Amino acid sequence: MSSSEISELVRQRQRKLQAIADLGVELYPRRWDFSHTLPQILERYASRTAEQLEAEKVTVRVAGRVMALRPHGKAGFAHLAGGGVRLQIYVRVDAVGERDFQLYKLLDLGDLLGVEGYLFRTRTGELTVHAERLQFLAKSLLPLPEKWHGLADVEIRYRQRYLDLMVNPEVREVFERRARLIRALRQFLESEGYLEVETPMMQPLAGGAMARPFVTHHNALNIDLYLRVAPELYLKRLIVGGLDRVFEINRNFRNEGISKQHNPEFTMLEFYQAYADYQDMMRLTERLLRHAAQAVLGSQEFDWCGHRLSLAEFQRLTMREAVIRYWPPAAGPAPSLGSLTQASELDRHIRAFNEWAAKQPGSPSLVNVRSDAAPGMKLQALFEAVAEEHLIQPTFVIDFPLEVSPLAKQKPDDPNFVERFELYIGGMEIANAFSELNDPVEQRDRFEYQQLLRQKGDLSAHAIDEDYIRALSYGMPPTGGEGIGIDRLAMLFTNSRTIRDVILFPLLRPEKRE
RNA sequence: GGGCCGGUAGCUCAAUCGGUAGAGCACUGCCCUUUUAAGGCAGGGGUUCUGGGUUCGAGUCCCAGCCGGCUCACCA
Repeated sequence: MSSSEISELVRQRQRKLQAIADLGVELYPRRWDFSHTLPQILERYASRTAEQLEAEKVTVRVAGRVMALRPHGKAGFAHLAGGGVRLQIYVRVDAVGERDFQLYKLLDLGDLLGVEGYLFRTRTGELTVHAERLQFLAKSLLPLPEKWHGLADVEIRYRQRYLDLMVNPEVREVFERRARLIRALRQFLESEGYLEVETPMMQPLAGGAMARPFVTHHNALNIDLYLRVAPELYLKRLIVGGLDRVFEINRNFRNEGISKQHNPEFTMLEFYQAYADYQDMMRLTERLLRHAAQAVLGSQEFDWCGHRLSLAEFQRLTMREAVIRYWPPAAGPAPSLGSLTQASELDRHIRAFNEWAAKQPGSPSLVNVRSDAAPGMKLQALFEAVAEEHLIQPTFVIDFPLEVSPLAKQKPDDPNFVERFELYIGGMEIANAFSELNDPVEQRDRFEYQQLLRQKGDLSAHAIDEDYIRALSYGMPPTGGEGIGIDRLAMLFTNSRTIRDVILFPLLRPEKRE
């Protein structure tokens, strides 16, 4: 920053910083030996009466960021913020001395301050520290956003999350809840005998999901590596190795669009359980989510974006049933179960739906799928356009088409479908799970089919992973596996309408600076 | 990447049909020893996102660009 760019407000604060130095005060001291955090003060003393406090004369040392200043001649008040709460201090010249009172008068909103004094209640009853000593801790050279509208500009909120956290208290609560959620998931899985592991984020092949990867380069080995799109294939290698229950909570990276439900890097919980199938995983998921909701919210029910969601019941629908149930009557007669497996019938349904959707106000989702795509892909595309947004209460969508599920085991009675489910809550896909395919010969066929799609230009088609086939060839037990999108779950538990509100630093285009 | 909407003081927002850029908070000075959106008096602060254009005159109209939001495409 050149001096000509420094605003008058900053210059004023620099002058005050110099004035503080002129008082003989250290500007950036090393430490402050506090006796209580601000939340501890409130916890322990909020219930004390004025008389009790006067009798006890509790001496405390606290610290916080100055968020309000109300000087009154030779005395004054301030509010310190810290730990998500505020505590008032009262400073009077005859209690702190001339030098510390001069310091008080030089404070700006945003400065960091330590205070030693005793607790009392003001005339209006507010628990307050009667200061006997002030310790300047750091200067805020830049002015804070406004005190009661807070910071509303979403771009600044995401780019300068530190400001957002300072002035918008509910933001802190969101990330505290997110942390409680992850802790609850971890606790639950550990109590079920799962081992937490970490697998590569940089992979020579980007496998385990149908998604476009980021590419990076390792100089010493002179090889390109992919940032992982999923840990799946590594976790199942561990199942082969005899780690019968494993989980990982970590970042995935997908080089695709950004939306209210998508950030290029996002946190995924994946877990695998030997000797289990997708039905077991459904039951486990219900228990896991109820446990998490109880731990984070203290309830199975919560509000989310105008809906009252309940984890008491998890509906089960096949993908085809979901299409039929949510088919808009105005688009013509609903498809039949049988018609949703035949390419020509599917094309007819897609045309009918798109014609209907194009006439709707706004711009509703259209089914967008290549005309030469496999029937299973068309069914999935139709499902997403027709049904997804209606799946507000928890719903397991089961029986996915074979063609879109290269790593899942076929249903014994219908080889066109696999033992797979996705869990939808709030119209969002929250979880994806299946009975893991463990036949190495069949797995090779599936990979080869994906290779065909890739050659036809589908950049998200799955790559062939020879070592994974080798691992399966040593024998993998029947296994249930699942991935849960932590960010989306955090959205549900924090009543957030965009994924950016539950990611501290969501990806934005970099700021242009001269 | 497409469509729609937006960008004005540090922050939150106004500005009529194209006619002198405003308010609240924040800030500066003075007064004030229990206030809390403290109060009283007096002040300062603007490249209206950037660059072009139209016009006697542009925050306002036109074009291009930058950044963001919503949405579609893509995807979880």
